[in-house]
Amino acid sequence: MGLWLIPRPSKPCSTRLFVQVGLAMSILLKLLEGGCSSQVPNSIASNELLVALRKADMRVEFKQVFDKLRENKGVEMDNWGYNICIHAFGCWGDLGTSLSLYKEMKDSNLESVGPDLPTYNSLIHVLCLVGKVNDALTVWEELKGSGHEPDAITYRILIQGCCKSYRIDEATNIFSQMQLNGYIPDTIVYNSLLDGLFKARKVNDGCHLFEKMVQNGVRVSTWTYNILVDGLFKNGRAEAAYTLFCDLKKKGQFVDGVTYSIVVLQHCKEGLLEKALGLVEEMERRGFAVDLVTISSLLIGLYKEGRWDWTDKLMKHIREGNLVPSVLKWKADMEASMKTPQSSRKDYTQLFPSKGDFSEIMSLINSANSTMDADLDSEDARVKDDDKNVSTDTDQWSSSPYMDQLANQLKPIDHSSQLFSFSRGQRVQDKGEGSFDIDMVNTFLSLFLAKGKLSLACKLFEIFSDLGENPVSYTYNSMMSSFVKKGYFNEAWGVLNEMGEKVCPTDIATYNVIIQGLGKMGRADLASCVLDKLMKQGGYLDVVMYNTLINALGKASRIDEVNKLFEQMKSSGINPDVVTFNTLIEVHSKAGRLKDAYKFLKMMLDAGCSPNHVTDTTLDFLGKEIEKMRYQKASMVRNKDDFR
DNA sequence: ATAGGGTTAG
Repeated sequence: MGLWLIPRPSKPCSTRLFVQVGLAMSILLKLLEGGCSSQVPNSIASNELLVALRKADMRVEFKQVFDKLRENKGVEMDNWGYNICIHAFGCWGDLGTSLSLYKEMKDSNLESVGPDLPTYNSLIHVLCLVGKVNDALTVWEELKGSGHEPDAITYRILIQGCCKSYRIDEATNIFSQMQLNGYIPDTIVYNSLLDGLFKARKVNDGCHLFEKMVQNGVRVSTWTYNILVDGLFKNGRAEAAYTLFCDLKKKGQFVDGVTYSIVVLQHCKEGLLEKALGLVEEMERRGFAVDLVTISSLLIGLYKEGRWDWTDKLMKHIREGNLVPSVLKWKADMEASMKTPQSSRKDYTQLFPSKGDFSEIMSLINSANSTMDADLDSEDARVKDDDKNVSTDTDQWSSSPYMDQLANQLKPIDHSSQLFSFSRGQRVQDKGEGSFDIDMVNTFLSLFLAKGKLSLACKLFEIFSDLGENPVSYTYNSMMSSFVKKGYFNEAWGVLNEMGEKVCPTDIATYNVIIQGLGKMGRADLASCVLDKLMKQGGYLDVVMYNTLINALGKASRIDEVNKLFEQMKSSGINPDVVTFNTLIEVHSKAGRLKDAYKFLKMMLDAGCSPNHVTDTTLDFLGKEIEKMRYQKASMVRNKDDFR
C-alpha cells in the first residue's frame, strides 16, 4: 500500500485522483486474489482501471495489475483490454510488449479476440510515438488494401506522427486523403498540421491553412492562436505576431497563460525586459498562472542581461502561489551547495571519464550499422515469409503482414531498435522546497553555459547527480553542446558515454550535438556518415539538424554536398530559415563562390525571410570579398596591359 | 488528443 499514493511528478494530476485510482486498484487486486469470497471482477472493471492508471501515468501500478490479470485468474483480456495495454506500453516507450501483445491477439484461440481497427490504430500510434513513422506508414498502406477503412482517429494519429517527424509533405497528403474520404478534420487535426507547418518554416502554407480553417467553419481555439502567434514569431514575423496578440487581447478572447508566455519569451530574447515584466504583471492581474516555463524564460532573460536584482520585481509581480519564492530558494540552496567545497573531484575534466578519441562515435556508427543490418535481415525474413505463405498456403491472411513481421522479428528485450522518441523531458511541477528539480537544473545549466561558465555548470551537474537525481536527455545534450563549442571533445564524448550507460533516451538534439562536434573536429566525413545511417533507419531531420549539417559540411569546404543537402531539405518539405540562409551565404563567401553567395541572399529576400544582425556581419564579409575580387581582376587587366 | 522555456548560424 502507499506506493500508488505518491503522485507522479510528470503530470499535474490531483492527489485525489491518485487516491481514488489507488483504492480502485487495491480492491481489484483483492478480488483477483480471490480474497473477497466468490466475487470475480469482470473485464469492464479491470479495463476501466487500466485506463485510469494509464491516464494518471502510474506505470508501476499499471504493470502490477497487468501482471495479475495475466496470471489468468478469472478475467480474460478482451479486445478492449488488449488495445488499452498496447497503447499504454507504447506510451511508456515499451514497443516490445505492445508488439508481443498484438501477436498474442492474433494467435488467440478465442473467437472474440483478434486485432480490430482500434488495435491497428493503437499500434500505428505506438510506432509513431517511438519514432518509427516509416513503419507506421507502411502498416497504414497495407491496412487500406485489406478492407479496413481508416477512421478519423487513424488520420489524426498519422498526421500528428508525420508532423512531429517533419514529414510535412506526407502530413499534408494524408490531410487531403482524409477529406477525400469524407472525413472533416476537426480543430485538433488542423492545429497539429498548423504547428507542423510552422515548425517546418512554412509560414505561408501555415497562414493559408489557418485561413482555410476559418473559411471551412472549423472551430478555432486558444491553442490555434497560440500556435499561430508562436509560429509567426519563430518565422521572423514578430510584428504580425505581436499585432495579433494585441488584437486578441482587445477582443478579450483566445488568450491564456501560454499566449502571454510566448510573447514574454520573445521580449526576453530581444532584451526587452521591462516590457516582459510588464506583461507578467498584466497576466497576473488577469488571473493567468505564471508557471515554471514562463519563469524560466524570465530568469534566462534577466541573467543574460545581468539583472539578478530584478528578481525582486518578479516577486512583486507574481504574488499568487509560491512558485517564485521556491524558485529563488532553489537558487539560493544551489548557490550554497556550490560554495561548499565538498567535491572530491578537483575539476570538471575529471567529471566525465574520457574514454578517448573516436571510439564512442565509431561505436555509435557501428550500432547504427548493426540495426541497419537487422533491418536488412528482417527484409530477408519478409521475403522468406512471403515465400512460405505462397508455398504452404496456410490461412495466414493478415490485415498487415508488415505488422506481423515487426512483431516476429522482435527480440525478447528490444530497446536497441528505438531510434529516438518524441517524448520531451518530463515536466516537474513543484516537488516542494529544497529539492533539486531537473527542469530548474536544466534552466540554470543553460544559464551558466551561455555565459561560458563551464566549471559552474559542471559543479551543478555534479551536485545534483550526487543527490541521485536523474538527468534527462536535455541535461546531457546541453552539457555536451558546451563542451563541443569549447573544443573539449573528449569530455563531450564522455557525456555521451555516460548518457548511454544511464540508458537515457537520445533525442534528435543529441544527434544534432554529435554532428556539430564532428563538424568542429573537422570530421565532416563522419558527420555525413552518421546522417546516412540516421536516414536509413527512418530517422528524421529537423531544421536545426539541416542547419548544423550545412555548417559542418561548409566549414569542411564540401560545397557540393552543401548544395545537395540544401536541395534535399527543400524537397523533403522543410523550408530554409534565417539560420540556413546566413550559413549558406557565409559558406559560399568563404569558399570564394561570391556569385552563389549573392544568389542565396536574393533567394532569402525572395522567400520573404528577413535578414538579421548575423546576416549583416556575413554580408560585410561578402562585400569585402567582392571588393577584393574586383581589385584582383583590375590588376590582372593592368598586368596584361603592362605585358603588351 | 493539439501550443510555450532550456540544443543550430557570425
